[in-house]
Amino acid sequence: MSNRCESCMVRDRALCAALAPAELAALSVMATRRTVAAGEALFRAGDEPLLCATLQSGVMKLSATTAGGEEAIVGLLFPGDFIGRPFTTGAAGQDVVALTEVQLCSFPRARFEAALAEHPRLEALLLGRTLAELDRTREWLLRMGRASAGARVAGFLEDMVRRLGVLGCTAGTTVELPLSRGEMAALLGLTIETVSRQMTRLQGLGAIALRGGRQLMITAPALLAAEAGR
Amino acid sequence: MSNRCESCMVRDRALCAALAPAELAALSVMATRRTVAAGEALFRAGDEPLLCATLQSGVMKLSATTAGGEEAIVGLLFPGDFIGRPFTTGAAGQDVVALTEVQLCSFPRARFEAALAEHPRLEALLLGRTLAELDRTREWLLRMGRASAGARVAGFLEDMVRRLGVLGCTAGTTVELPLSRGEMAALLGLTIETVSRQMTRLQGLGAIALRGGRQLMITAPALLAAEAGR
DNA sequence: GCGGCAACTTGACCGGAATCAAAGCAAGTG
DNA sequence: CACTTGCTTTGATTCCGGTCAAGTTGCCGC
Repeated sequence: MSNRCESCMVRDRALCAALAPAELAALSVMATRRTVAAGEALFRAGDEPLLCATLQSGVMKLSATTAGGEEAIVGLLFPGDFIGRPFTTGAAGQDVVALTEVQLCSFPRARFEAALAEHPRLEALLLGRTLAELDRTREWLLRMGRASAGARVAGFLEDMVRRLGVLGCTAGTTVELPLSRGEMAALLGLTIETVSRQMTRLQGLGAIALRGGRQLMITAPALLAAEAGR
Repeated sequence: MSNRCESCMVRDRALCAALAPAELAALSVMATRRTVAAGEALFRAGDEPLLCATLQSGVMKLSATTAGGEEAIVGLLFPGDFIGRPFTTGAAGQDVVALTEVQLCSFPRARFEAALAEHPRLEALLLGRTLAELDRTREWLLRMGRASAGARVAGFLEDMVRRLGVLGCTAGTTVELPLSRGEMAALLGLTIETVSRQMTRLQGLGAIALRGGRQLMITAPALLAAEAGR
């Protein structure tokens, strides 16, 4: 079992990264690998999420439905991120949906909670991670509150490249966007049309190059950063 | 020491609410009561916060400074809320500032971390609380992304009355707003002028009554809820 | 190759919130 | 009391992004 973890592709980034071999073994025995196809939901808002997981590959979205009925995306999950709400009962507030095909390393919630109780170090790590996520969400809140449409889109693209690209946001980096224009709009609090216009504007400025809607290349990182307002 | 906790005004709401007497005693010995005057900061962005605390009375804000130089408020803290970032080193991203005079029950961070390690139950409670806070922040993100100025202001007033008023948001409830118009604007991602206009509009509709800028009375909760878009 | 459908792009127009500018108003000071 | 100071309200104007309405592109099965 343990060697399964050692070959894990998010071995260095995930919650389990800092665990001692013994702790890793304890987790490993209750882990199940699982694949979710693009577009499929892992949880739905209103369900009680009965498992916890680490995202191993792919990208997921956290999406809620507004009073008006449109989708709003309140967060994205990348490889290494933790999914689930230990010690929290009741219905989830958002859907957790795969944007690409994803692979998960999942644990029954009750057993994961028991493991947390038994390994305070694991719990401390998860707490630290959750606090970091809270900070990131608040930073996002900052951007959503005040930034212009152009800054939102540019900032989103920067984030995306930083998290998906191997080298970070440098000239020449190319990534495949895991979100449609509609999903970008739902994430950024804009309309599809505005997102599209801003993308073509950034392309016109020479900051990015697009091929076929989802293939994105960064041509001028500094320009993109300036557009993002930083 | 223990009896000091038992007379605590947030005994039923704070993190320590669910602790056993022994655990409570362990925390109690390292606790310091502290008062912060309105307008004073507990932490500043860039400092490393070296203490953890429970807010006992008053209201605080979490505020960051945008690239443009204006203040942006990313969260509010009410009695019973936890302050601090155990297991997270490095500079804080936001200022933590008292809006009213506040009373805190504070712990040196290192000792609080030790207590968490020793009492997994306490740690589990804090984790649950942090996850809940994350959910609340995401909900706020939802509102900030899409809602109109009127809906933001109405929703804010509802939240405020619900958390400050004794009975929740019912007709006749009166509260003193702990934020200036400028702070409301910084929280809601609007300008002072727009906040002011929306307040007078809500008053014109008969949803609220204002006296002297900060005294707020709810006259029609249902109308206010409708304006908030829910 | 060709249709057909969904996603994306582009354009014209409109409305809500920002911006700019001036008053009100309350509290403190000499 | 006159005067300052800071906060709030109100008004006039501007502009960004939403809305409505066509196109255009790309991709699938056939």
